[in-house]
Amino acid sequence: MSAGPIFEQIAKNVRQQLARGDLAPGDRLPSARDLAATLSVNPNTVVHAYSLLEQQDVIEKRRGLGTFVRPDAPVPTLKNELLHAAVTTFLGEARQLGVPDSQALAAIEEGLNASDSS
Amino acid sequence: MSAGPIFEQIAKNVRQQLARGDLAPGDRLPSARDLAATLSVNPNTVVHAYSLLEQQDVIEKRRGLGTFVRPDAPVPTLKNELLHAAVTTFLGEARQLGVPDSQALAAIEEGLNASDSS
DNA sequence: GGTTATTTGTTCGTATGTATG
DNA sequence: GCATACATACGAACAAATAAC
Repeated sequence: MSAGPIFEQIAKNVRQQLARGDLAPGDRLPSARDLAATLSVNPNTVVHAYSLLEQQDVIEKRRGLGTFVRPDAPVPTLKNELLHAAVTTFLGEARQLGVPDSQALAAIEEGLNASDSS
Repeated sequence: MSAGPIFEQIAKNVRQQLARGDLAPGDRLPSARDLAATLSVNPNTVVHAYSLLEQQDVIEKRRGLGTFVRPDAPVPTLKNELLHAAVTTFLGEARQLGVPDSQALAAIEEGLNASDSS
């Protein structure tokens, strides 16, 4: 399948953790080496992902201390942005397939029931 | 954004055309040169995409004639498979964000209304 | 206070994959 | 099919900040 470069996936995962509250402004992220070991990738790939997030003003690096979520990170808007992006991607896919909106919605509901516990 | 390599995007687009009936088994695909000109990419990139589809038994190349959709291409199941994949991806994203199912569904409905003509 | 050792980020070079001509 | 340029991923060595002794 391949959902893009590894370093972008790592960066996205950090944003998702922020969005759902597993990570908060001021929190320290795992060191590049530790996270690389956990994910079984090269430390430099994690560094690349962190650099991308730093460039986007989401995190900041402190030499010798670690990497931290910036205190002014726009957490509240993150969840809505990411969810909206996911919706747009899905609807785009459905239309590329020529699937009517009603059928696309039905497919979502079916998918919910398929993995629901209620 | 970047949704992966160009040659994979081209291959995916062909599968989508098959799924929605714009392309049928036996149909001839545009020549690599023509499609490359249309997409403003290198002809070799299109050749690469076609080779990928040929390797996956979706199309076949006929020397001197062009590239054709294989007569035994599994068209009927393609649409459902691709739609199901899109649903799975979206629901996965929503859960990664910690978004409740009800809210995910609401976001889809909202997205539909936002770009609806009815 | 100074030295060492650990933890951390930083930078270099190399190999593979992608896109181009 | 080949040669070139760029992006990605990998590996090893480097420099800065910290804590312990």
